[in-house]
Amino acid sequence: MKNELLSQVYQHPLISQDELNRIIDSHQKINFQKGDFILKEGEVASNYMILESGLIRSFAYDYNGNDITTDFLCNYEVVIEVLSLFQRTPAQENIQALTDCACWKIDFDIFQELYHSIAGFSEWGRLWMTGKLFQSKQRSLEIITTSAKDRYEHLIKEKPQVILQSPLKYIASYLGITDTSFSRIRKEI
Amino acid sequence: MKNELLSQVYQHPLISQDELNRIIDSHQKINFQKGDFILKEGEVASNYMILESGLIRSFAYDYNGNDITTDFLCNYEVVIEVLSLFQRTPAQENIQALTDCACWKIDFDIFQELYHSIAGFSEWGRLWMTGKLFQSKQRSLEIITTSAKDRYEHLIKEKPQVILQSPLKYIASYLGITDTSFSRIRKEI
DNA sequence: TGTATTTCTTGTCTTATGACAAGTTTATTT
DNA sequence: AAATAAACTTGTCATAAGACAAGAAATACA
Repeated sequence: MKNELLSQVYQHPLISQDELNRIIDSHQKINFQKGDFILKEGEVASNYMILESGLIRSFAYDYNGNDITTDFLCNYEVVIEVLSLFQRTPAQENIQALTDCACWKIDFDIFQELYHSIAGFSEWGRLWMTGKLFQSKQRSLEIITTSAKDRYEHLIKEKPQVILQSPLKYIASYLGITDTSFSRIRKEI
Repeated sequence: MKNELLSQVYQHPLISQDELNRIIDSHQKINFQKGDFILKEGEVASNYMILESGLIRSFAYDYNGNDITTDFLCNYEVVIEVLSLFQRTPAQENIQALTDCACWKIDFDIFQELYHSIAGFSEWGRLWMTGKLFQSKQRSLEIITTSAKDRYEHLIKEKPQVILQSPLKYIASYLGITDTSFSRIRKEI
């Protein structure tokens, strides 16, 4: 399972089988229980993880102290607070398990060594960041140009697990509306 | 000027003076006139640039074909369509000069060579992407949690040049509102 | 198993923003 | 400088979403 999962995640034409094995060997199993905090605002991240199973959310607080869900993560996704990990600064976001989760963890210093010794791995990393940046910009565009209802329908298609496994209030804040409005939108559909 | 500008942009503890010089030498001067397209949707980006002077915007089209400004770039910022450049795919965004602009360009293949031969440069690149990703997430959060009026006031503080040099309709779409609503918000202030 | 707490829904009223249309001002072009 | 086009403002009315409050349902807990 570990090999299969991580081989898929780290697939890249410039990474040889040998290098891939080194990368995979650097990951360790770690589990979380529903509700566990994987990273808390203010802590400095010292690793990232590949999510094998379960659902995770990241969230931040707005000016009024409201908890706003910034992302949902599921199968095969990378669980990471990029800013904290790469800048070695206190995290601005919280990361929390919404269900029991199984993950594969890699520590920052080991990652760094691989990143600088395997050209394909740093290419992989850059491509991953590229994808994340694109997603994030798409999200801004979506918030600006579509209604909350449309965004909800889009989320249902993109990540149906979220609808099944997350408390509705977290989905509402992710969509950028109150749970009251969200309840009404759900009634319409 | 070239040295001063690029030294500042590529500042990083792991980049030696020698390496910095190699990086700087790889940039060439390029100018644009007001209105010029620097990159058009569908083209594959083959370089990126550091902006010395002038104002640039990037924009995309929404489902209804409306032109939505996704970003404003000014002094010392990196002008790039990350997805197209690193994934070698057709650009999803347009990049356009809003004023006459002076830039320093670097081609992708030269960048690649530096990226893989100078450890500090790939660190620099990762940090730059990290910052961009953070900015983008902050923007989503801002759109979700604050009013158009607050976002406008924030933009005035962050990038006052934009208010002075960009047509208002581009600012309106960046803020996520119609130019009609934007006009009313401006009247209030 | 019952109690407390959290989550979710519903009602009423308010507010920010949009849609559309008409006008005004400002740029471009020749 | 006239003609045209583009950018911006203003008016009226419609709508999506918020604020607040009360109640219902689900979940946790003791």
